[in-house]
Amino acid sequence: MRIGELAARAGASPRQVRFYEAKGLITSTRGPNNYRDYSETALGRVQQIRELLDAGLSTQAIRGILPCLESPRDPIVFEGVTSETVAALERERDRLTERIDILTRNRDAIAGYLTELKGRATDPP
Amino acid sequence: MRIGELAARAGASPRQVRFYEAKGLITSTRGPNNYRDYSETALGRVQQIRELLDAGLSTQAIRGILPCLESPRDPIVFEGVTSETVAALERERDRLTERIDILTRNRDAIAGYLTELKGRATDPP
DNA sequence: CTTGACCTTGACACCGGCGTCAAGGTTCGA
DNA sequence: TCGAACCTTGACGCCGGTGTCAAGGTCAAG
Repeated sequence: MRIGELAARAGASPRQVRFYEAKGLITSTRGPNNYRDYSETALGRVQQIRELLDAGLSTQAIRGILPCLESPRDPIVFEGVTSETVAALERERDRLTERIDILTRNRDAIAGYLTELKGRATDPP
Repeated sequence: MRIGELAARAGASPRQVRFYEAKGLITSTRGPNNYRDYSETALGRVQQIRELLDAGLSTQAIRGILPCLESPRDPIVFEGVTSETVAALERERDRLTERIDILTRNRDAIAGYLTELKGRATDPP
């Protein structure tokens, strides 16, 4: 798959795709014409990258957790997994949990405010 | 409270505090010497702003949901609340929920990967 | 009164994620 | 064969959130 098709199917721009590749988030092979060629799995990767970027993560953070996001990871990678890697992943997981907690707290605050508003709006008219 | 103390107590830099004020996230009064003077509640505000920024939200998004985050909001503001405002808040709430879902999915993926790793590491030694 | 610590506004610069345009190479159909 | 549509790399610029430094004003302690 070429970059245009990949970008279109992933809902991104070619510029973004090249950017992600430059950051090491995806890879491509090159034909004799020097055109990038992307595998089908790259499509899911780009979609996931878009999701995470929209959710406020940086490319560095995404790069750190990408090994976990391989969909058909029947051949799990054990070879290069050091205790360093595991520790980094655990830190990343905890950072995500913290983020989730903060967002949840604030969303609930909004929701509570909204229900208070509605309660008063319909109570004494 | 002056800007230095506020910044120090909120774990931020004066530069950041001024930036948040310029964006309309906090307010200050001015004495005759033109120094900014912050109320005690501004401290909590700045801490909350820092949290939300670290969680990946923009100052615009934060500005939109700040009305809900007044801690002692016994005198709830009904006056300027149009159906427009309510709709905007509901959209913001839904956007937060979406973000939370994405982050949760990915955190769980990391956690699953980690448990798989640990399972194999301790199973057949 | 002077010194040092704080405040003011303003400017310049950085970084990350991206748009956009330029100058060229490749492919494909009319 | 030639133009359109795609690709390449490279550069410049924008925006949001910050660091930093400059050139001044204010204030309290010595």
